[in-house]
Amino acid sequence: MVQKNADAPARGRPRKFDTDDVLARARDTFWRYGYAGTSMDQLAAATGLHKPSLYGAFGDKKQLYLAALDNYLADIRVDFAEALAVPGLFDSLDAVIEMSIDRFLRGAENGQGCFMMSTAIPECGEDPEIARAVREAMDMLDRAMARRFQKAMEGGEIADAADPAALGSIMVAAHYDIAGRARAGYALAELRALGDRALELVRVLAPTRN
Amino acid sequence: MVQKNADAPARGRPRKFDTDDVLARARDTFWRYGYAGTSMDQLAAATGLHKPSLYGAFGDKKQLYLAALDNYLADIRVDFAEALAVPGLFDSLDAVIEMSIDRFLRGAENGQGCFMMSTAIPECGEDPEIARAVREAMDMLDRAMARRFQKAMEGGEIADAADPAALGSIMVAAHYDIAGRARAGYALAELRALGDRALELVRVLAPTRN
DNA sequence: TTATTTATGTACCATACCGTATAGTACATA
DNA sequence: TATGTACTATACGGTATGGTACATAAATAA
Repeated sequence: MVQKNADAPARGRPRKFDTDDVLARARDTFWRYGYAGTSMDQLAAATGLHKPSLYGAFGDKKQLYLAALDNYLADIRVDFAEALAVPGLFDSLDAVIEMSIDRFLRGAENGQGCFMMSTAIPECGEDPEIARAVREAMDMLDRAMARRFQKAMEGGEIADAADPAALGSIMVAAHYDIAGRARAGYALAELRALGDRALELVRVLAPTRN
Repeated sequence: MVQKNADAPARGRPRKFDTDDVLARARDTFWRYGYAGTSMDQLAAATGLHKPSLYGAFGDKKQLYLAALDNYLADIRVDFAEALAVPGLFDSLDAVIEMSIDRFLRGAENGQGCFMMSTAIPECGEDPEIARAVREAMDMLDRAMARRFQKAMEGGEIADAADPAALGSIMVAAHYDIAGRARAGYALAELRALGDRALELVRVLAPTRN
């Protein structure tokens, strides 16, 4: 993306802004208003840059959005990795739910819900590039979740015959369910109840399955 | 909304278009491009009406959208009611999944995914009226699903101690999961596999729970 | 110094947007 | 026939849109 080789001495006039910072602000703006609902003027105002700087740094609106999406996915990937690295399986799943809900409600009024669901999903109707990015992100979450159950199986935490992918799908489906409801304005307690319900399902199923 | 009292003899020149028909076409256009991504000119072209007629009949863009959302929700409510009316619990749940997937993939290229998720969810960030409509629709689905399990419990199909709401949440979460993936371009077989997985979960849980 | 490179601001362009005004027409009741 | 309503068709108004030209500023390279 943006060439930022630390060793390359930077030829011309240096940037006055930090790319990640700008990206984060742009992401929050898209988050709130959606992709089509966000104008470049809004983005310029939100980032503090002038439009030519935005265009110079990112190309056009869609490329800026894709960069913001990448930024979001990279962030959430880290969050998931951390939560899934928690030792006990159920502590780990609990951390996942907690992290998701926290992310979906972050900033109270601005940027509720899941960035991907709220801004990328609608665009999938007409933009195959965005659709592909969404599928990849979803696949990645599926795999990460299944791996966690696999690990728990290998570690003897759950029955040997358990199906890691099926168990993972409970968590993933709950994740998207909670994401949508967070956007629609459901209260924290309601979201948490949904998460607890999913955890309970896993708890009942994991050791007994076949 | 649109005054269409059948008993009122309709004073002036009658409408040449059918409101539901126009609404369905508008809905499909919103479905494909999203709310913010759809212009009134597109809607006029899609419905065959001229803009003044659209404004005259529906008010403005947002009211037209809300009418289209109502139209969609009414349709899907009927579909759910039919599927949930199928006698056997598991036949009924199977019908629900089948119906959802069919709806999400209907029209191949146009209008993939769930209309509400693809067009209303993004707007929830800034529009409390739409957010409320989404919450109501979600609540309704929750209740309808729980009622079906309740009925199965009372009919002796599943264990008496089962939690209808918890079982329902499996189906509902799977529904939203499938909705998002349909929009992102997952293949029919993949969606069906997710549905089957949810059904299997219910099958394992329903009779054994507590 | 001077040239080169890149970023920054201001102003701007062409187009698209939502919504409406206008002007005439068709169909109903009174 | 008179009147009220809703249609068709076109054009427009004011603004917002995505994107850019242009002059200037700040850094490095020669």
